Amino acid sequence: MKSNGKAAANKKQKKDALLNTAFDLFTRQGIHNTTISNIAEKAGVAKGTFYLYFKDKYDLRNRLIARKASQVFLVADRALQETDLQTLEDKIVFLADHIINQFSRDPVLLRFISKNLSWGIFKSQLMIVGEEDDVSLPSIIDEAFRTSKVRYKNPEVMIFMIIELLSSCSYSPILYQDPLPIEALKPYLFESIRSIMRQQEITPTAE
Amino acid sequence: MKSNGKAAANKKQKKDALLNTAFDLFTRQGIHNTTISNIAEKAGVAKGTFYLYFKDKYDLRNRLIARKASQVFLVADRALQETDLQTLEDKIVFLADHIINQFSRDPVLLRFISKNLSWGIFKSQLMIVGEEDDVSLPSIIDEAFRTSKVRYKNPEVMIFMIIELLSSCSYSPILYQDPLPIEALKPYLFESIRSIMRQQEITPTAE
Amino acid sequence: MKSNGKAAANKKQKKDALLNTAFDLFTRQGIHNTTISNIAEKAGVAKGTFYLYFKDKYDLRNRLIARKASQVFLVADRALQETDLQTLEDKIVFLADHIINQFSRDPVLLRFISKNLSWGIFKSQLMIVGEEDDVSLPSIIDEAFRTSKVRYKNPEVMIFMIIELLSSCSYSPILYQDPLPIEALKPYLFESIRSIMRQQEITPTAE
Amino acid sequence: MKSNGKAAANKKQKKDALLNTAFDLFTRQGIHNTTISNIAEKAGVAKGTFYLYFKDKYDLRNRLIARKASQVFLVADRALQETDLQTLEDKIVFLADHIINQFSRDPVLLRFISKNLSWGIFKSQLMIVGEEDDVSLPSIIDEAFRTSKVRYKNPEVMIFMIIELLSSCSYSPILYQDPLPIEALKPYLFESIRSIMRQQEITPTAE
DNA sequence: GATGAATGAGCGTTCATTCAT
DNA sequence: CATGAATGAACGCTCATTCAT
Repeated sequence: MKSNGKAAANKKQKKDALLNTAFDLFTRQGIHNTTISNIAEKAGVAKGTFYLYFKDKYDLRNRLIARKASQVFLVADRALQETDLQTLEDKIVFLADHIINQFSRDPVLLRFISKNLSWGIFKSQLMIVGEEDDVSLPSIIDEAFRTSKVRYKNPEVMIFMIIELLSSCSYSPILYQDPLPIEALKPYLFESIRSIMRQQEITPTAE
Repeated sequence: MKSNGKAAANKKQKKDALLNTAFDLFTRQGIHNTTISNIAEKAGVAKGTFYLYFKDKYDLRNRLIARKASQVFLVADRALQETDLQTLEDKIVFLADHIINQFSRDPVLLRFISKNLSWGIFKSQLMIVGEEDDVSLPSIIDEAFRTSKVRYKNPEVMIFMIIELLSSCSYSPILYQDPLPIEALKPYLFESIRSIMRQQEITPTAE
Repeated sequence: MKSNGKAAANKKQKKDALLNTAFDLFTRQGIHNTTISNIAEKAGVAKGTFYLYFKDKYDLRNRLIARKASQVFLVADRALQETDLQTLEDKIVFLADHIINQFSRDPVLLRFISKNLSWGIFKSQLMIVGEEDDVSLPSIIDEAFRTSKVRYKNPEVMIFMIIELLSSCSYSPILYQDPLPIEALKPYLFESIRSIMRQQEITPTAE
Repeated sequence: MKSNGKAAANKKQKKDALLNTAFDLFTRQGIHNTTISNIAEKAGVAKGTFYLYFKDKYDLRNRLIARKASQVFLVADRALQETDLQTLEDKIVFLADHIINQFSRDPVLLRFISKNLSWGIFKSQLMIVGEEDDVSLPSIIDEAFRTSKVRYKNPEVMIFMIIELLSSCSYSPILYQDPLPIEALKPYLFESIRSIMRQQEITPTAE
């Protein structure tokens, strides 16, 4: 019943080819202008093969969003591990900066994620543990809050606001330098993030 | 070149019927599941007639976004005129609150505008003067900044950040009460808006 | 709102072209081997036009069965009017003979109707009054029983049995002369029909 | 050339699984809505395995019809052996009754056989000797006519007419009780069968 | 201006069949 | 013998767009 290694590797390869090709086409010409024929043809497989791996175009898109979004966070977190930042505020600003930089270098990725990543998808993504990744988003975030000296009233709301601010304010500055280039916006953005976090601090009662 | 009043009124009526019907269908079943036939039929005109007023479905959509978005701002501004708030900070928070309330009462409108209104469309919307409205968005905003005692470094950036924060943080709380209901989020949101504004204040140099 | 005569005639013509072409293809290569493309192409209209007149292939087929089956009965009845047969038994045998002869001359029609006409369809066909025909099946049958001197216990059951016997016993003899040619079968068949009718006679009680 | 018993049993088992599963699916969802994948999957074999046993879906169907139809006759005949009916007329009415009862208890079987069994298939079925059955249809029929005291003009035509009458008149009454329930139809049906037989009797010339 | 019948390219999807393993 | 991943031709159907009326 167990397929041999060769066949399994072949399958994974085909699936990856479809995912990568689809990402390329989705970002270059939009999801609605991309047909399954396009994807299959460019991926070098038959149209029918597409349906062996995905239910339809939107099934593929959802898997793509989850995969790409989690990669961005994991890369930023890996960089964070190399630093010796202490406070959660500094850590989060570092992550924000790193993510913005990733998007600046890869505007296509920004466009794809911004258009598709909603808080709903983000939350469901937070919950699942990646198929083969050793480190998962939930564990990263848990760890960060657990080791923080400062406590926060409502961590989830805090993260929600920061993510929304970050993603909505990055889009136009990175892609169009409008109303100003992202580098010029960063100081304001980071200051706003810090301000959001301070609102949520629990001031320890003096004894 | 000017048609007589009766014919012109007839035309306007047909166009409005198409716009209203399209909004209804777009919000109820999505743009991609709405066909031009659907719109024309429900609007009570022939399919060919659609093309006398709009280039295609997306032309219609863009006009709809502009119309709906500007209405929301104008309604909020009209309410603002009834108050005697003094500072720009208070005025903007009032507008934000009013707009959120409009969206809370009309989630369908929120859904439509959020999914479609980008900073790019907003700016091009800011520029044009409404077809028949006496008061336009640009004049409202100009007026507000002119009468403010406090000066701001970069008003456009400030507005950009506020609008992005507002629209991105309203969506999920209003529609899904997630991660918390909009009323519970409001204090944090308004505080963040004020914080963004204070960042941008130009402190007058003492002489 | 009312279309002019020319356009209406044009529509009827298109619909008829589709029906005739479909009958031709259905009988020559089977329904399941006939595609909508085939029909449209051979009828000289675009594929999309098909869907202006029929929901799908089976919608067309059902209309075709009703039309063809009722034509066979009406033709036979018209011939019956030319005779001066008196008893219902003689009339029904005459109709059976005439219908068999029609099928003998047009085996393709036999094949189509036999494969598709069920008692259910026959009954629903009996009920409806033809779109433009002055004489309808129900009225023919009603008339025949009303003018009969002999009464029958259950006319519907009688007709059911006769129709089933007739259609099932004609098929193979007409198409394949198997187990014997239809002409050789006729005596037995007609005798069986008469026998079925006599079973159902209501013997008037002697006074 | 003969494979060993174990392997042969295994093969037979797979083939039977395919036949049984196909019958189930054909009758439940129609032949045209049943795919080879469906059959193979539900039978617990791989898709490719199907082609080791059958040419295609229609090959399988034909074998199924023959198998099912002959079973019905053989079961009825076995019951007949338990009786001591003397005349062929009584015997044939008994068989007809028994077959109707089988169909009444298993309408799914009726539906399958009625839709698919033609005189052509019946005759070719009559000819072949069942793969493993000791008693075959031809021998049963031969035996019945040989032991009959009454002679018939054309036994094949007689059987043809009886079978056609029986199968065409059973369908709707059993499945839909329309135009009347099968039990109510039986007297008329059996009387018609007897009438058909009497037509065909060869009256011995008195000497 | 207004109509709506006609178009036909193009879509997503299915599935019988093959063949390397 | 048995498998099941891969194929790709072929299907039904949609719908934006045109244009004769």
